[in-house]
Amino acid sequence: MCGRFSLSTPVRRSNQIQQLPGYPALQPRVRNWVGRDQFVPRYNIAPSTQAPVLRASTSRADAADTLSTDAVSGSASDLVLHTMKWGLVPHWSRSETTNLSTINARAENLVEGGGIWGSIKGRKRCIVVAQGYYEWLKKGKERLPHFTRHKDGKLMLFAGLYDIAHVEGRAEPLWTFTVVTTTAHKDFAWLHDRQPVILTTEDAISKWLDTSSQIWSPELSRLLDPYSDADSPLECYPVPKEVGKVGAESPTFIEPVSKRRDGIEAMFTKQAQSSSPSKGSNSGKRKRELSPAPGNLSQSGDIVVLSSQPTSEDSDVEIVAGPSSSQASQSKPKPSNDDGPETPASSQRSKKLKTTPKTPSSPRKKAEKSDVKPTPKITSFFSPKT
DNA sequence: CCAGACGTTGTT
DNA sequence: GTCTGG
DNA sequence: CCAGACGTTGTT
DNA sequence: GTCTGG
Repeated sequence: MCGRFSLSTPVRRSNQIQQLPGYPALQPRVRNWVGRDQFVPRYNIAPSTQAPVLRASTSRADAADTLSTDAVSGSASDLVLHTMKWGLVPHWSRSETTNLSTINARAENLVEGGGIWGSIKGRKRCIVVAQGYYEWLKKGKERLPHFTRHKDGKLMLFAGLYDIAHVEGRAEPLWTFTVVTTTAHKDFAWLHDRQPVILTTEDAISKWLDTSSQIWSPELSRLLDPYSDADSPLECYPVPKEVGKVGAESPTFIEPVSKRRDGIEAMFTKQAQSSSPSKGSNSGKRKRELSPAPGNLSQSGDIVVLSSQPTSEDSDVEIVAGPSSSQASQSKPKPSNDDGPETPASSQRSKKLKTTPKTPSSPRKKAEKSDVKPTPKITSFFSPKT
């Protein structure tokens, strides 16, 4: 994941986070918003800036909205929505500026063990709340920003780690976080070889946030496989280049860029009739030619959807041309989620990964029989902004 | 034992 | 904090 | 349409 | 001059 994501929906105590339709178990637990500066929509969240993070509540201090106490033992009973700085500074560091690049943490290195993550991964896990994330498609010398989000518009939840450091020159403890990345799903490899770890099920979220054991487990490793949730497809489309400018802000950053031709026309229109109130075709859905191959998907205007069903051997990519098709596809019957898709992860893992004998991707379906009901997908959780 | 590393992406 | 290299 | 680029190397 | 990006 490139270091950029968006949170265009203000997250507030009285808003989405605390009201989790479809996720009743979590709802009463989110009780605090620590920090006050995140109530403004931000479409261009860059490293070193503050961002919203969900973590397990760990101490009495949380109840007092104070940041002064170390989180020591997480219990899964309470969650806190927190503001932290993007770019993890380990608790044993005394300098806020490290040489290390810690905006991301590779899943492979978490699983492997040691290193900088070793002292953190068992104790300080969190979830980063976003509308979606940006990735720059390399096309020759160019870099075209693309935005990836849940197709249904719900907020996206990244697996993350955080830590609290007492650094020089700062009276208050420094809270920072990182976003875990993993191998990109096959259908998104045309864009980039990595993707953030995206959590969608109640089960995954609870497990990831539960740091009560203070210990890493193979179960956690399994949460880090490339994203593939039949019930929460992703979509991806080009967005304006201006998002690449740190500090720039515009709602258009998360909106698809039209085909160049259209964009130019719109520009002409704008130039020619700058005084005219006629607005460009914001909602006007135009037909466009469908790009046949993923190689062409980067063409402006195309929207790629990560579809669910890895049914057959070849393509499980669903290419959607434009919003109208996209909606058509949305209404198609949902596939059953019972068949756990093979995780393509195992073979794609980095060579460094000296995996412990891996369970051959046991389907999750019956993994937790003790659960009363099948793990609900929290698809309605975080509805799109209205 | 102790000093030193520990990380990721390739984005303005 | 925890592991590695010397 | 029009403003702006128009190039290569990069590895102690 | 001519191509590219917006």
